[in-house]
Amino acid sequence: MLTLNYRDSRPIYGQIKDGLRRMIVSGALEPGEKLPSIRAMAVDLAINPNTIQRAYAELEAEGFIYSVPGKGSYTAHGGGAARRPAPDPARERELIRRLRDAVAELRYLGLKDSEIIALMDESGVGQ
Amino acid sequence: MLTLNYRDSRPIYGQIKDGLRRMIVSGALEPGEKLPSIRAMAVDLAINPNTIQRAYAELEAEGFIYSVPGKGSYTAHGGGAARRPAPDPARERELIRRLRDAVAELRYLGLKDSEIIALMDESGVGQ
DNA sequence: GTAAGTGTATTAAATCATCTGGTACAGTTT
DNA sequence: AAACTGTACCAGATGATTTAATACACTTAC
Repeated sequence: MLTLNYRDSRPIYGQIKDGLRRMIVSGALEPGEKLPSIRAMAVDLAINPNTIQRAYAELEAEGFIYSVPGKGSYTAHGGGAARRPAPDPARERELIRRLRDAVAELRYLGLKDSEIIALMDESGVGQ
Repeated sequence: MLTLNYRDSRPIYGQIKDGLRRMIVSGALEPGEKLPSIRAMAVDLAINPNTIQRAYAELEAEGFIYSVPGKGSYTAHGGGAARRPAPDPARERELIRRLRDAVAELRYLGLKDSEIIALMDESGVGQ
């Protein structure tokens, strides 16, 4: 499900958070889908369960997943079709900042706006 | 010139790197412009000069600035008008990954592609 | 030439985030 | 009852980060 990169300077729990979040927002994981249990993923990744627990806890605090004691953890229902106010306005601002930072540096490398827009996904966007 | 956020979990030298890189790629600092000396910026930010030195050294290794012993540090000449091969292909791949991650999560929040494109800078892009 | 300022390098110590290991409790499922 | 689940806590080890204190060679200004 996920792979860890120990050369990466980012903490393990951060890599897990980013990996799961990407699968959730990209649709690779459907809303309400059951996630591997904390202990199961810990065995799968060969790391301590506490590290998975931290990743899950923060993802839940950020609204991407929810957990039911005794049952398991699941991807959140929400986001997708209709425009709705972001659960966390600070998160949306952060995303816009990252978007603009990436665009600015790609421009610095000489890419034209049309090329950047074409990079937004594999198939092209706004068409 | 820069401000530090001690609540931020990111290391100080990373905040300095990101801040300077943003000013360089956005054009806030012109190519060849002189940067504050390591010691001067250390005094300005009230931190140890070694921390500034680390940020400058890594920015130089990544091609955003260059330093002349005895003289000072300057923003690099390069990037801008013409399309050219990225000095670091891995860096360009990383930027594309960040762009797509931000776009995917903004879509998850319900933003339409046209809205995302309009967010790419303050005035709108591709028009 | 002297002084001040510059980048660069090195070493030691302190601090903090991160990760691990172990244990425990209450809930759910079979 | 047994196995699984999320949750919580604590102690210890490890590594990145930051500070502190020097030192050297070079450039610029006086």
